[in-house]
Amino acid sequence: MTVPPIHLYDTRRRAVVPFEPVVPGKASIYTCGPTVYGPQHLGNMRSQLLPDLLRRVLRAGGYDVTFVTNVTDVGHLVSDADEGDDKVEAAAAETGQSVEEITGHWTEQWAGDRRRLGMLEPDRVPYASKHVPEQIAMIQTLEAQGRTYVIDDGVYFDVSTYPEYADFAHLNLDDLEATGRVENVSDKRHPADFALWKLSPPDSARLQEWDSPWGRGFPGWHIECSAMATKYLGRHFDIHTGGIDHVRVHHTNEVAQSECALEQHPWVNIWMHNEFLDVGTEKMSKSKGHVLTVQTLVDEGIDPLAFRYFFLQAHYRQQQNFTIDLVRSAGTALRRIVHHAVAARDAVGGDASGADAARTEPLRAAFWEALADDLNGPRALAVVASVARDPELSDADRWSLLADFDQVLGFGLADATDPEAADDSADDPRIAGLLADRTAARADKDWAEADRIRDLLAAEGLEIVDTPDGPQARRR
RNA sequence: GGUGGCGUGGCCGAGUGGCUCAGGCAACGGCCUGCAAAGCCGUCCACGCGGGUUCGAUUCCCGCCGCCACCUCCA
Repeated sequence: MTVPPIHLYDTRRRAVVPFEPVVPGKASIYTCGPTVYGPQHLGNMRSQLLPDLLRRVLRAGGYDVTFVTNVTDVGHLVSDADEGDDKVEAAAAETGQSVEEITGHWTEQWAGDRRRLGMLEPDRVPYASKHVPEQIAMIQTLEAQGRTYVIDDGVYFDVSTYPEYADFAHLNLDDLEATGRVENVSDKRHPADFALWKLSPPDSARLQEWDSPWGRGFPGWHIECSAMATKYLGRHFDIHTGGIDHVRVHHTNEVAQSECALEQHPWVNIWMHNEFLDVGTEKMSKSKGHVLTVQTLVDEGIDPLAFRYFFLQAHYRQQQNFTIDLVRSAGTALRRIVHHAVAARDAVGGDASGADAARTEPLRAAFWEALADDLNGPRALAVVASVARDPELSDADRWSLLADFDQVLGFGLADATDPEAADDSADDPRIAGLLADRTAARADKDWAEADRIRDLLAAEGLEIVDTPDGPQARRR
């Protein structure tokens, strides 16, 4: 096995720890998925790229990986102060569409963008709205344990029944109370108490609501992840990931309710959180209006995989500066790597058996060591860059390494076409004619005419590359 | 107010108590070219400020300055 023992940073322990699977040979991962009331932006996608990278590294390391990520299509309130509208319902009211139209549309946007970024399909994508009974069952367990109380607007988890509540995120509950920044809008006993089940207002029906032992209503936001993760990954699983913003509230609450209901500690062995993308002075988030999506990149003429490369250029636990130009730079780097990879691949007909282990193995080791060390993408990419053009390597060496690395890079190198090669532009008779005219002009040393034709095509966005076999054209 | 983090060459961004101290993008020079473009080769060698520890600190400690995030729906 070329992948050394994998070490990952665990938010709970605040340390890089060895990955030790609950079940030998297997790895289970849960990631908080999208709330489908609006577009998933590039910041959201960073939170999806982390588990994609993680599962690829674990898989390369020989683990049988199960990856589950949910779709939140109900119950995510606008405010955690337990007031305000459900986000999905608010979107439905605003657009006049049905709940199904809203959630279906944005779920598809999310899934499509995942694919465009070269991510592997999840093994399971459970929907919150389809798991209400499981959520109710978990709440009932907590109720039987005496950890809940009911007030006018819902069923709440009483954090005082779980002394370890503050440990996960290293919170200071007294301080939380003292600052008064958590509004006490309801009759909650403690500001940190959170809703498990929300009761529908007596006088107004919701678009999505269910009967429950406590009355008609809908599940609180946090309980869904606990219920679905447990259902599909078991009462004790390996890794839970999400954006760093979830540490304080969402994941703290997930841990509290899960460890209590399941009587299992730890419920999850390793918690991994990606830092945010930094878009100028404000982070990118739906509520701030910076909605940059994969489609934004495509509209800019950028290959979505450039964003994948961009993601790997910074460590996931580091805030990453984001600008379109930086992604474009990443795209340039990616294009050069693909160019070399394809050249090597085609030179050996995809057969890397002629590789010289003495040359390749140190590089292979460097690549996998970087990733096994808490998914150090930048270091891995440095190896990729040198492999791509190291003149000491044969084509077989190069392809042997890059084909191997692509398990994690996900650039599709096995099927990629050379980005520097001609495209089908010259199939157009007019363009083919112009190229022929230019070749003739050059033969006559009529440089003015040759350049005129080149400028003409350039104005149409076509780039001419002169090769020993004649001119080639491609769109820029 | 509380908590966590960051400040590295034009831009991004790894990393390390000393060893030619990543990598990418850009720029510049060269090769190639009629000139270009694309590609290749090369150059560019930095660690916010002030103290301290040390034979030696960008890397450890203290202080300061600046920036960001979370604590509220947020990836």
